[in-house]
Amino acid sequence: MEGRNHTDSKYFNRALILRLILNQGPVSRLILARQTGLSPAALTVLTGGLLEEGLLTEVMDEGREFEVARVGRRSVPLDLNTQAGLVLGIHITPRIVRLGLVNLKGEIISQERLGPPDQNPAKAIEQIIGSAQTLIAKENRSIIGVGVGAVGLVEHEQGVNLRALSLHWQNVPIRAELETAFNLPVQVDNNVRGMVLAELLFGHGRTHNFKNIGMVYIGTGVGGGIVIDGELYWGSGAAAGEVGHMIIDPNGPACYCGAQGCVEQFAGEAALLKLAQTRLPEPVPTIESLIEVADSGEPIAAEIVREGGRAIGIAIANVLRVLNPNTVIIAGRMSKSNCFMEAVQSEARRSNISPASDLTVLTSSLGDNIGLVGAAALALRQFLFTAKPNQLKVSGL
Amino acid sequence: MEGRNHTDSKYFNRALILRLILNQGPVSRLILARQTGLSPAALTVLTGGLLEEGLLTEVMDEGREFEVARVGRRSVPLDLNTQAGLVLGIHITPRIVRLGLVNLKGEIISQERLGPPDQNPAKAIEQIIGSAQTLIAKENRSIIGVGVGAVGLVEHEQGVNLRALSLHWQNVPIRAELETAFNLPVQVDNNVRGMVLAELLFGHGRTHNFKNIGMVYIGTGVGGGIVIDGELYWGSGAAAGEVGHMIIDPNGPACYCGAQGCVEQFAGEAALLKLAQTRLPEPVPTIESLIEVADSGEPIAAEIVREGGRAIGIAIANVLRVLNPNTVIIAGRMSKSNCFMEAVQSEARRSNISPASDLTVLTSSLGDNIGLVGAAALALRQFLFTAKPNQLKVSGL
DNA sequence: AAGTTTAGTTTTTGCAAAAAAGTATTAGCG
DNA sequence: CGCTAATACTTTTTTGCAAAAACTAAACTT
Repeated sequence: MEGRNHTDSKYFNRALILRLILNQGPVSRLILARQTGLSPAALTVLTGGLLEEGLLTEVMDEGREFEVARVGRRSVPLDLNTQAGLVLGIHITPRIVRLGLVNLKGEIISQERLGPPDQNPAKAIEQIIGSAQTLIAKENRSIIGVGVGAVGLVEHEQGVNLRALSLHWQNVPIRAELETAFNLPVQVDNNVRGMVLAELLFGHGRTHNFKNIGMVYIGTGVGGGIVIDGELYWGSGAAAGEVGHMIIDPNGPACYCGAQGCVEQFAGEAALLKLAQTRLPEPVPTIESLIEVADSGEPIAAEIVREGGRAIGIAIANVLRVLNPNTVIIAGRMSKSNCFMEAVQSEARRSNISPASDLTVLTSSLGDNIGLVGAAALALRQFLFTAKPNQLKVSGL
Repeated sequence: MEGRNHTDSKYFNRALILRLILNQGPVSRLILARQTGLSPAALTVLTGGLLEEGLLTEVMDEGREFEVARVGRRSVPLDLNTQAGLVLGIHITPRIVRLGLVNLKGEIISQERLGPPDQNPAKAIEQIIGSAQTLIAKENRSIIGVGVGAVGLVEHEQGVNLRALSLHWQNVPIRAELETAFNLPVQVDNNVRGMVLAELLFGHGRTHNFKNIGMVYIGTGVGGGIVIDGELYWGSGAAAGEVGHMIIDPNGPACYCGAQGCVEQFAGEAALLKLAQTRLPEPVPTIESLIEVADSGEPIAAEIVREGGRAIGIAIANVLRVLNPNTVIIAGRMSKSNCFMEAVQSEARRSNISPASDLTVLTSSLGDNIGLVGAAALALRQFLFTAKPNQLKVSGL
């Protein structure tokens, strides 16, 4: 069942237009027509539908600095309608759960933090649902969907967290439970996959129009996510993008995944803190303090951080060999360390197998919010780019 | 310029039908309609066009064993028309150049072997063109396109061999030269990319309907190619799939690419022969003899081959982490060694990051012909799956 | 005020797939 | 032997969407 017909084209063009509007802020129909190669008439029809659905608004700005044309009828810039409805984003990590309401442009409207999730998954989800409901009630706006980014191995089609060792979770049907609770469409995926989607739609991908992005997130462990040709990549299983378990030294330390010498064993926060405990005379209690000491020039701490950076650099070099993205984005607290990022950069560029100039290594543009915006992005993607028209009128609660 | 219209849908459906027919041998219109989700009427129209173009034939077989229905009007199975025209495939490696004429089903009709290509690229290409013209003249059939698979870094859109260290070539505009010589559409790409395409269309991909395939070719060096979602993957540069330069040991031997510990330094034929020379009491002159000695149980040779296999296994494990294909295919002479393949398999499956059952490691189904069929496949892909209708009537020479 | 430029809409046309209705060919059955 | 049912198409009509062309709207120029 994969033949294409008119309707498929229409949905495709609809998604294309929404994405162009998202990327470029307010744009006129004629500009969109030129960019898509569609006729102006087609744009009248397509944007007409989107306006009726409530996804777009006509911006009648008085300033109009963005306009180029100096004569002729004034263009009517179109923009995503931030009044349209909000998405609930839920980011689940071992240390914190964050909930937030996010608009169509990926802007956080309100948010809430919870402590570590309960080891009993049913209980944890119940607590999350409770907090989400108060958050929604407080804001009192229409909610159109829910996105969840969770650590661990997540099967995104069913929305099941197959295994999250750090949470002691296994086969948790997150999507099913939340769909029952909220009666809204729910998207569940790995948290880093959400993050790379957020960077694609609302971060570096938006500002630089990157289409192939690799993402590495350094938390307690190391996770990854991949965007190929402007779309999330899942591969054949749930493990695509698991950069943290790339083997970079066959004689390295054993990893809980069964292999030896995984990146995570060299560059995860847990590994770095352990090194700091054994090598430094005065122990540093947190990652933030390790970074501070290292970046201030203390040689032993700096070397620890650099070792981690080099491990990530090798992982990136290997991703380059396989996928050849033009952009790699690093997120997590380690990405704030100059020392670390310099080591990443220089190691990633050591080989000339492809010109080093082809690679851009960046830190996340969304900062601490990337997990939350990423979770929301999973839902927004469904809405803006794959859903059939007219689903927006569904209202939550 | 990326909006879609009717014509795009039509071309897409056309390519889809061709691919289904290629995969399943003779098939009736109704079966195709069910598989694509298109209406029977649409299939009458689309296959009508393909019949008129000469790409398909109606098979009126008397045997008809394949038929399921027992009553009703008999189906009219459609198949690719092997009489339609041939493609010229050219496989260029440091040791040998192979030319062949290949039909729409990927079957070699006639072929020719040449010695190592001249180090002067212009001269080498001139010789290749000469041999090709005699081959074509001998067969005396219509030629519809040319496909070239060449070692090294190849930019496929322009058809330029950017760098082939083993040939001492740099920036060789293969496509331009051949298009002038033959006045036919020419496709040029890395040879291993051609191979994985051949496996997709005519090998394991065809028989098992695999859509995500990683390929590793072990020659003097180690090359790779990737198919994602039923299509070749190129990434942002020309280096996607360069598994041979994946770093698996940061303290390993230096590689000419600038990095240390590349797979190629552990598993390429050159590396293995060098090891054999230093470690074995009696030197083995060729890879074939090394394999024979190793597989016959000689412990030192077996360990050498196994070390190479483990390096490839780690590379595959790392590709699994990044791309999660369900299939990895190994080609080249080393793939004939049990010893080697066992080491590959066990090393690739050591981690439980994704279930080992999800991974299939196979040896190439096209054997020694994979390079030649791969080169031809590059041209056939263009013809069958991306070209606009009616180009087939172009006739060569 | 007339002309020009740019933006967007309306109307008509063209194209491709879906739907519906019809034709062709076969087996089974009385 | 003719009837019915089943299967595999083909033909005709309808529907849906984008392209083309013609038109309206709103600005500036002279």
